Amino acid sequence: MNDSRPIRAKSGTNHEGTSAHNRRVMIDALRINGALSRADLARATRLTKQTVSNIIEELERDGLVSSQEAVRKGRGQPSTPYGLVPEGAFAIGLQIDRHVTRAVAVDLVGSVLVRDEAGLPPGGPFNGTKVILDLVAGVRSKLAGIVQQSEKRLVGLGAAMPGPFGVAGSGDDPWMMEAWQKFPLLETLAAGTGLDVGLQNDAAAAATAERMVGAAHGLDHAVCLFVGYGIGAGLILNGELYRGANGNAGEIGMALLFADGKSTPLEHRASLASLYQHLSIDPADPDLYARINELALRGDHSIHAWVEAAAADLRWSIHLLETLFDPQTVILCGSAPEALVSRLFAAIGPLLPSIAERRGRTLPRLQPGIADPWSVALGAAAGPISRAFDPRFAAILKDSLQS
Amino acid sequence: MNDSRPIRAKSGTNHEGTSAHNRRVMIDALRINGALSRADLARATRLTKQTVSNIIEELERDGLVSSQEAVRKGRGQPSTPYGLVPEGAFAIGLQIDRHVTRAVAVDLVGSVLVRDEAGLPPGGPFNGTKVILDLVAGVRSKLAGIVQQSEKRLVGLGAAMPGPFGVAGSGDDPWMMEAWQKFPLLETLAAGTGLDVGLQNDAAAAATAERMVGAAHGLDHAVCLFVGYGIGAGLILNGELYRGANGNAGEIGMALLFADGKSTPLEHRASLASLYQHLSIDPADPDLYARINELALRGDHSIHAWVEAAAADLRWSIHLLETLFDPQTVILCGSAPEALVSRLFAAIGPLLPSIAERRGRTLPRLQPGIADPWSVALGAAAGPISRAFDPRFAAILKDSLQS
DNA sequence: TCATTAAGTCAAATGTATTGACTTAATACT
DNA sequence: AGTATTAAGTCAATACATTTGACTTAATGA
Repeated sequence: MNDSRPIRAKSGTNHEGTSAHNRRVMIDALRINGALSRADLARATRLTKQTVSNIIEELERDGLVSSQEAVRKGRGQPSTPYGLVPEGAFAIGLQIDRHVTRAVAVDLVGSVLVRDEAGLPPGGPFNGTKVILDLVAGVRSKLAGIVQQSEKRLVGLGAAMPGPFGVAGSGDDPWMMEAWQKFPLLETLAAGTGLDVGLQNDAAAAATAERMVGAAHGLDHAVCLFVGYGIGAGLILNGELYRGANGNAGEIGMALLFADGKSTPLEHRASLASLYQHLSIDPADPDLYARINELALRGDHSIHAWVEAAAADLRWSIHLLETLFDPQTVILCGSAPEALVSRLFAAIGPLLPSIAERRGRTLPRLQPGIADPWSVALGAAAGPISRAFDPRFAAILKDSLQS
Repeated sequence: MNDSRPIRAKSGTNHEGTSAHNRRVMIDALRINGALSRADLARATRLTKQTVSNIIEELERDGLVSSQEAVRKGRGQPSTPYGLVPEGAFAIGLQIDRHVTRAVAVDLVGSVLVRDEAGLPPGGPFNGTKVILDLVAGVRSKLAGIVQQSEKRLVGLGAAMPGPFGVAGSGDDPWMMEAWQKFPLLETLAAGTGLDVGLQNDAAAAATAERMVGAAHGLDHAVCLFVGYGIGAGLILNGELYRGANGNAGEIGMALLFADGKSTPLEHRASLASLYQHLSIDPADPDLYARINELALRGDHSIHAWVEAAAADLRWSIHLLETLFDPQTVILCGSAPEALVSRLFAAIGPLLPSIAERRGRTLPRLQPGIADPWSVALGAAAGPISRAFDPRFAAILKDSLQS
């Protein structure tokens, strides 16, 4: 009798959705092209000059854009370019890794203003929570010391940690599974900071960073192959980060390779974890990166062998990502010793033939990305900035309008 | 001096974009849930009753929805459900395959009203164009004979053929590469029919069909693994078909498997092409499907061996798709003899452990999909319907508003 | 000097969605 | 049987963001 299965539907939109979208489109245009005049913006966005004027005026009042010196270019009234104001918004990014946690504060254009890190005690989230919250609080107060009004312009806290999330059993990496998975991280961080909190995996964070300030800047279709303790792919599809149904899209580390008659996850063959095992190094060693950097620079034989093997696997991975996602470009990024990443990059070429080889290509099939230890924290911070300011379908819908 | 690099920006939107989106949201809600009252629609879409009334009135005038008998359910005025009118819109779908071309006419809800096929002469598109245009014209006129005003309600022609598109060289399938790739198919079809024409690959078409009338109905994240002459994946991501930067996303047939010390494209191991080779059958045989169906039903040993081997490869493919796309479900569909597909489906289980194994799953990880020979043509027809009526980000933007 | 070109503003108009009061029509309670 | 309650749906006025077209401003070029 009770026929009350829930009705599923997408949300509608209204004037505010329109306006929110147009604001985001303006900000996006200024981010991609640099400063533009109202007339340029009107042409590029296909809105009228008047609409652009209204929105720019509003954005200027909000401190997100500011006018620059007028530019004379031929006949007609000189144009007044408007550019993004870096201090218009800030976000905190937080990387939670196995033995360490890092936090950064970035501004609207993705510049890192504050960075700090702390060791994480063993024993999982219950012991680590205080360290993390203290680290965030420290970065936040340092930011407040550098810029005025930073607290009012803080749009959120982005957290990044290795995925996958919410998967039943099967963890052969006990770190992730047992301790953190059941811990209400988002709630704890939200309660402890009072900020809007988002969570993504390392690779997604790296992709978010590449899109804001790296090789994927202004691209609508890019895949970031991220090499860290594990390996994953961050996906920019249709101009937005793609998360999948459960936030686990791109977990290429779990893809199975067949070799020597048995199947092995890519993660066991091409990741820092596999390198540590190959070299019999303790991953908790605090000088880890320095040691590996040195070995890589000096052309150590054992590292060389790993690099060659890993590069072959990455070559296959890149081919696979090109085949399945058809991106404009693939970006190799990571959180790993820099010399190691550049050796890997060099060892990968030439790429396997794929559908990415097409007439009229302009971008390289593979590009180097950000690969310093702070890239994940940066990407974590880029998350809230992107959610708040980038054009996205979801931002138009009534169920996501805040004011 | 001439600083005129083009300015890149996304398009803005306006009232008409808002309205277009809300119309689409209504239609989508009715498609997913069946007939709904204005009040139900208002709650589900978060629009006001008044707005819903206005839009429904307009949709009813346009012949896209119609009222049904009032329903008494407890206190209050009885509600009047509105449902989609199947005859509200039509589209023609066209499959272009190696030796055959098929066309169907479908209505707004995806029912096939007319179907017809024709053999394609060898020699590529120049010889085939007339056959194809005649086939489309025939289906179109049969449709006009069945329903009134069908021409006025025809939203477009969707074509589907094997991918990939626009790839340089490397064709080991000479059929696709040499003949069709350079032929201006879209322009020829548009000129020959006067309709809006779209093009997608077989797998994408299959996914579009599954979303409209199949196992992906109402899902926002689904992957259709399509087995035909080749093999591909059709991707429904965020509720829309994902095409990639060049329309080639999902070409999993080109993914490389390592076996016996060498790498082989999946397509060479798990596709009808590989079966034909395995059985030494001529793919041009007109009774092909019937013969294979018979062999499959009688449990032929040679087919059994192929099924087992292909199933293992599909098992790996499904694991890979789950890993990279994190969909709600994977659907096995195809354009292949039905008995073969069901044997394959049965032989695939049990699936490999993956991130898809999570607490609270409701949908099966793998579901059977549409696998009759008409599925690609159906999906091709579903393309224009979807483009015209489903909620999509692009539909909001000014640069896509027609009227 | 003056026509031309382009940026940007002003004020009124337009198009959708929203608001709040109202009507209609059923069930539930007394 | 009568009345209160609940929910669907309508009406008319309002609010909000974009659009339109005329106008102003400020430069170049002939």
